[in-house]
Amino acid sequence: MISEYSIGAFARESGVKIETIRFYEKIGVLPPPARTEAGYRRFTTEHLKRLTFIRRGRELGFSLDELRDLLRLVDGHAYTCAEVRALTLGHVAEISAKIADLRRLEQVMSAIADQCTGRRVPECPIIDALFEARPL
Amino acid sequence: MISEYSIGAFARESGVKIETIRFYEKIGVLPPPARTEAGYRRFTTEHLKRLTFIRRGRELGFSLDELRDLLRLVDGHAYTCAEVRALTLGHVAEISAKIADLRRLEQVMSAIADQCTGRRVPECPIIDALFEARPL
DNA sequence: CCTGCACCCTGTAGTGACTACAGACTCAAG
DNA sequence: CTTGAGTCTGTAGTCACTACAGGGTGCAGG
Repeated sequence: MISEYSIGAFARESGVKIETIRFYEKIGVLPPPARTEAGYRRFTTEHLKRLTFIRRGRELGFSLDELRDLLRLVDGHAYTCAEVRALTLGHVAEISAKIADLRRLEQVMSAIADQCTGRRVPECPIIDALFEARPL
Repeated sequence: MISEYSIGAFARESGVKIETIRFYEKIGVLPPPARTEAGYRRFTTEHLKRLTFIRRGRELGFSLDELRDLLRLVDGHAYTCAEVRALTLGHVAEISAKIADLRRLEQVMSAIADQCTGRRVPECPIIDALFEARPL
């Protein structure tokens, strides 16, 4: 049970790159760790817990700003589950909207590509479609 | 039938913002237009055609780099439809992958939010989920 | 002729979430 | 004592814009 990590060990342990860890510290989502005499960072298991929170949150599509908000709530023990739930559901809505957009896009692109004959210029329907002014 | 536009008129006609038009010129996807004595840009219908191409391409999710490639092909009349089709199908694949990712995300988020009771700390399943180290 | 206003110009900096250096320092092993 | 791996700071790059700041221009009304 190691309880202190150099930044390299911390990176290996957490699966987050060294530069990203320093970046998180710089923007204030990860608290600055203690330093050795030479100025090397010393991370603790507390930092690991917090970084895990951030990494998971990022994987789930939360922005660093949103994670900062969540962490502020957690740090202050001042959140209600309902509060967090609202933030999360707002997210789900965004994700659903993005999916809908991409589905539309996928259909248009596929439809255009399907018209392709493989012949030479100027019968390429993709190029033609791009030159058309009408909206999607 | 107007054939020359100031940047403002061009923006209105194309639906692309003035700053974006200047940006497109700067990065070389839109050729630099002629200038008046005072240095004002004078766009032509050729520019409009090209900007339409770019706008449509962006709407379809092509990056500006990809559009630069497509335009190079179009400018040189050197493309085959198959070439363009390959680029397009590569795109469709990317879009499909993104959709799959988001769908997985949507499910995980919804599942987590559904466990919510609305009670206070420390029973919030969302916060708990974020502190868990296991992958999605 | 003057004033005001809309329009235009360039250049720079900001966004989000990192990533990639450059140049210097430290530490441990051989 | 040297070598190599690890670490430090700070800056700049990515993508596709967007938003200024600080100036110049063009035209109409008074």
